[in-house]
Amino acid sequence: MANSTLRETILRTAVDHIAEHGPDSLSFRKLASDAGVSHQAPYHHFVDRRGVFRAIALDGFTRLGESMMHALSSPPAKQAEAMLEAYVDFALANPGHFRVMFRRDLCEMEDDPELRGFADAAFDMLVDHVRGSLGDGASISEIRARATAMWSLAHGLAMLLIEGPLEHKVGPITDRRAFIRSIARQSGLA
Amino acid sequence: MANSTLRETILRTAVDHIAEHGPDSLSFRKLASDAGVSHQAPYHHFVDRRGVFRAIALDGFTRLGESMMHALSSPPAKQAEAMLEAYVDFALANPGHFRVMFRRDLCEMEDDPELRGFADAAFDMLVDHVRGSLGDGASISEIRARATAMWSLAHGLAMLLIEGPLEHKVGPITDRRAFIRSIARQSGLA
DNA sequence: CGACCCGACCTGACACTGTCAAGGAAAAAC
DNA sequence: GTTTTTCCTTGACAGTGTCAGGTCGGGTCG
Repeated sequence: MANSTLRETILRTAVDHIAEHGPDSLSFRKLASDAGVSHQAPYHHFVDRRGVFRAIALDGFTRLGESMMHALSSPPAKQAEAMLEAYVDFALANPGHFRVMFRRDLCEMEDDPELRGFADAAFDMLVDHVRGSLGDGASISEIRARATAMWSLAHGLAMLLIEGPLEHKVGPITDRRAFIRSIARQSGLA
Repeated sequence: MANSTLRETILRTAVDHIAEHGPDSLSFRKLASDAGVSHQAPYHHFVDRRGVFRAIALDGFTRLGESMMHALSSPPAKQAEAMLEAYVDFALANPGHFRVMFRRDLCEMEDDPELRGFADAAFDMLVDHVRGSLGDGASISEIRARATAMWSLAHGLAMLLIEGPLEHKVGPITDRRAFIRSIARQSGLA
């Protein structure tokens, strides 16, 4: 534990725990004792237990935004698929973050402009893609519907994969890229 | 509280709490005291705190299965849309159940054949629909991909609606039926 | 009838949780 | 050199899930 800062150490171990056991069993005190400090030390870096979740969500949305921005630079023909893949890949690579980001009881966006800003940024990547792919003739409601459909598809797929039920039903997924491509093709969104 | 049984009372108030405040802050003890019994009384009806979640999930999957079975009796042309709508409607009408059903840290299916059975039953409705809609020429992998796509779309939409981010981004949804139809049309799934 | 059991509940205790309060050491600012 | 600020400490509190051990009424059975 030649740690950088206590804050980072705690965030890292918290994310690891959430990825393995979910957010509910996360103990603020255990986090502290695992880091070798007193049970009150973390309070200096996070106002609350929920402050940890907020920090994790913030980190998650920035990373997700970066991934989707990267996907936005794919050739137009493959952009939709790249978008979908970026979203799902992020979720599978960072389940600890992903679980927290979309749980309103853990981090509420309503009264948190900063968090909402980062979340909006990621969503706007999707809207940008849709606008480009539909062309100038598309109406706003059409763009919004398509963006929502893509978001829902990606989000549902990621969620079902992380929480397990999908893989349990269709069997283990060996080639994720091919799997996502087949889903995208079936859904008509890519 | 001219209660039917303590078990039902507890399940009902638990679901209500989860729908409002999420599953994490659910207190076994408070559940008991709210029902006017000692803090150990619920243990006679549920082995664990998680036993409550298990019971909720079981109830949820049976109800979801019934809703989807009902949707399966729609005319073929409208079946896919009805399926999607049934799923989303169920989630919005029973957020307390829905939140629990797909959280592996609250109720794990792996070593619970009964729970898995009810979950499988609901999914099989979807597969039945897809098989019927694609016709006899469809390959198994094609059926599976389409069913997965539909499930993901419905699940993601439900999740995003329940947890809030979607409505926050596209504004309040006045006509849910029309909204779902526009999503379904944008994805080629209905 | 009495003995017995069993389901439904209670009281008591345990370790553990998040959080308020107060302090302390050491570095930084003035 | 004194004050302030940063980072961490110990101590206490109510609230939590759960193990262990009652109590008490209603049924079964000899």
